[in-house]
Amino acid sequence: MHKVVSIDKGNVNTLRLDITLDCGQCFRWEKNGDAWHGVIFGKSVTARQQGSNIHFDVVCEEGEGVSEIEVMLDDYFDLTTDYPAIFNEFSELDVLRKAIDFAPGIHILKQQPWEALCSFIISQNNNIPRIKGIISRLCESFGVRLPDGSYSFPEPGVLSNLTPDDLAPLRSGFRAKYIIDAAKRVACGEIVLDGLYSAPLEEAGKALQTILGVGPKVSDCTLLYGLHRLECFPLDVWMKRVVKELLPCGLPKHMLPYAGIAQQYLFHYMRSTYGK
DNA sequence: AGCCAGGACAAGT
DNA sequence: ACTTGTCATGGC
Repeated sequence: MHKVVSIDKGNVNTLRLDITLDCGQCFRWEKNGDAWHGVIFGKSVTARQQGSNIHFDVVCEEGEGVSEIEVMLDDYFDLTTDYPAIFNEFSELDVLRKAIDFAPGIHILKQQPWEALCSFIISQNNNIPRIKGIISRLCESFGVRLPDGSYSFPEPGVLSNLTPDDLAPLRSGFRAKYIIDAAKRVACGEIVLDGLYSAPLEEAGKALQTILGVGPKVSDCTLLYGLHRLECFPLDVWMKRVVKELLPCGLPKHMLPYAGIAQQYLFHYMRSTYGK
């Protein structure tokens, strides 16, 4: 049987769900009224924020304790990183300060590595609404149905035996064969995603890029959003615009350890203001 | 109709 | 080492 664990987090300091969950780093959270709903680590989560307080309802197994769920949430929403200290360093750069002031409250989520890899394979040469649709159909078709009727993200082992024809209902186009190759390589143990938390960054990137359809950008996104490698600075069409128009000299050296956070703020800023 | 979307890849210089 | 066409799909 299952139960619903309710958790109130009183001081989430910099985190703002409305921006964090809708700034292009994740694709499965949806907002209904004042409630965000998503599935993380195979659990259905509903979150409501009022100021610096967030109320979570998490659907759990009967034997699970509140403390481990709390650890999961702290981890996923990156509530232990000192964002104000990082903003303070960033603020010396004019554009970066503008980007942070424009939409403060973005945290870099710690998504599961496989979900991040698969999601950003689907993201290539694609737009965000359609990415969300494809991922939604992927989960409904091949994920596990949860007690509340939502679906988990399908495990690589489930996808590894499929063919592109099996994935046709997703309408993911040429990316179907990429998804399957990634699933095969992870499922058979050739690529150990959990090993990439501590592997040298360059080595981790090379390993990921042996997967069909994974180049530098998808690799960087996987490392940043799935393995919390904050040094990664994914360069997509929007970030190329940012670098060309707003950041011609790149980031100062002392910001490079958190380049990924800067990237997310600049990405959201550019996407929200471009041509407006 | 043509272009673009959180790119990658192969083939061609 | 750089440039170009191609790859599905859908919204504008």
